[in-house]
Amino acid sequence: MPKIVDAEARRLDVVHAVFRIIASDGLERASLREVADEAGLAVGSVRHYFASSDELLVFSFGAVIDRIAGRLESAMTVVEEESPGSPEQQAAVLNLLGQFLPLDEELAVDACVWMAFRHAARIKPVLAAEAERSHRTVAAVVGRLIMLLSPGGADAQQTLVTEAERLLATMDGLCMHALLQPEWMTAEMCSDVLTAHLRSLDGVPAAR
Amino acid sequence: MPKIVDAEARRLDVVHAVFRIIASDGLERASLREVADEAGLAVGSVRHYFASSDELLVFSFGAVIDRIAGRLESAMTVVEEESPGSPEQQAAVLNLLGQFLPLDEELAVDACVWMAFRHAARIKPVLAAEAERSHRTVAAVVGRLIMLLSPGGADAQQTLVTEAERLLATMDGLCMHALLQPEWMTAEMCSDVLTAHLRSLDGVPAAR
DNA sequence: GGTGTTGAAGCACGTTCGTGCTAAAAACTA
DNA sequence: TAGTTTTTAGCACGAACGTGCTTCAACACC
Repeated sequence: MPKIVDAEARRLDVVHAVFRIIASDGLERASLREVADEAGLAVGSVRHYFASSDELLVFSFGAVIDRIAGRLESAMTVVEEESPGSPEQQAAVLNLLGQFLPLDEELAVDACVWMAFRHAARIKPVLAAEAERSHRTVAAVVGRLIMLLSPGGADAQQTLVTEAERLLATMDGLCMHALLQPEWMTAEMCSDVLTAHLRSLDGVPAAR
Repeated sequence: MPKIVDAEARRLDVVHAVFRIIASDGLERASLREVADEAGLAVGSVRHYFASSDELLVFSFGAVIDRIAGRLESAMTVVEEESPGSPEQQAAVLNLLGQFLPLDEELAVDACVWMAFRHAARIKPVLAAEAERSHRTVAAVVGRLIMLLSPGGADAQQTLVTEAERLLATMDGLCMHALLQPEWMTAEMCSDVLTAHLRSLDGVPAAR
């Protein structure tokens, strides 16, 4: 039988090469040749694991979604374990939302890749399904968070949806700015904006 | 003398062709050949007006910034003319913020192009200067708006900056979602999120 | 110790890209 | 009408792209 290679691990190696290229040079530079070089393989080898360029990209998109979703999920369980309204829960919420932002090297790479694929999905139909999944997954977590944080409890459904979308939009905007204008949108500014938004969650639905 | 052609108008024609291509096929398809085809010209003709592909892209980026800045500026003067706190001012503010979003065909094209160039600027150094200008220009308008809407008047400088960045992030996130997930982020949802955010502006700084 | 399956490598083909360069065409002046 | 200069068109070159297909090397099993 053939040389034994952990195919799944090798696929992940290639995917990580894709991540590095997207983060440093953009999605359009993630060609088979560049990816093979970055992974230390030949083009034919990459194509042995991924039938086509599209398959590689779709798989990479899925991988980054899984990474982000995993982080969000584990951070969310921490939030749900803390007692509502406690400072510990506040911290857990801030930590959860921080998972969206490029606060360290690993998060930055994932954020870059995530953004690049989502925008590419507007044009490339092969990526559309994963983009849908990405949106649904993240929106579900944010929705649960909003439900948990809403003081009104059984508040109007409409308000909850709106607030979830509002938080989601703010997070994506923050992520964007942190990636594109890092000199303005520092980690401190991100934190300030997040706490301001969370304060606005406490205030508004009650006042309505 | 030669055939008389309004060079500036012709450059704008080419730029509009760039816009259409970016909106429908993405920035990476905005090659000289595609642009020339879309504009109904030969590649040589496009290169007569723009020395290089880079020059064309930088000029197009600048053009879309100017369009957006112009719309924001004129909408901002309306806001400043209305009496503070009046329903007319509220409507003017909503109108101003709506200029960021792809609410009609023209706005959608500009939003697409704007997003594409800003993300491309992370990678392509030639676009960096215009990206800076874009951010400064828009941040200035949003800053003026926040200053106008803040009930505290001479509130803490820090709060104003934070709130400006928060509104900016929310707008960019809304724009992103409206472009990438139009089925979820409808015009109505945009409006709901915007009004919710504006309510949060009234409430929070006063409560602090 | 052969042997055949499989990982790895690479060639070849057709496209597309940016760009330097050369002419043809067009239109206003002399 | 002849000339001059801008506008338009197009060819040619090197580089990079995805992909079909072939070739080489290695290793587990009979």
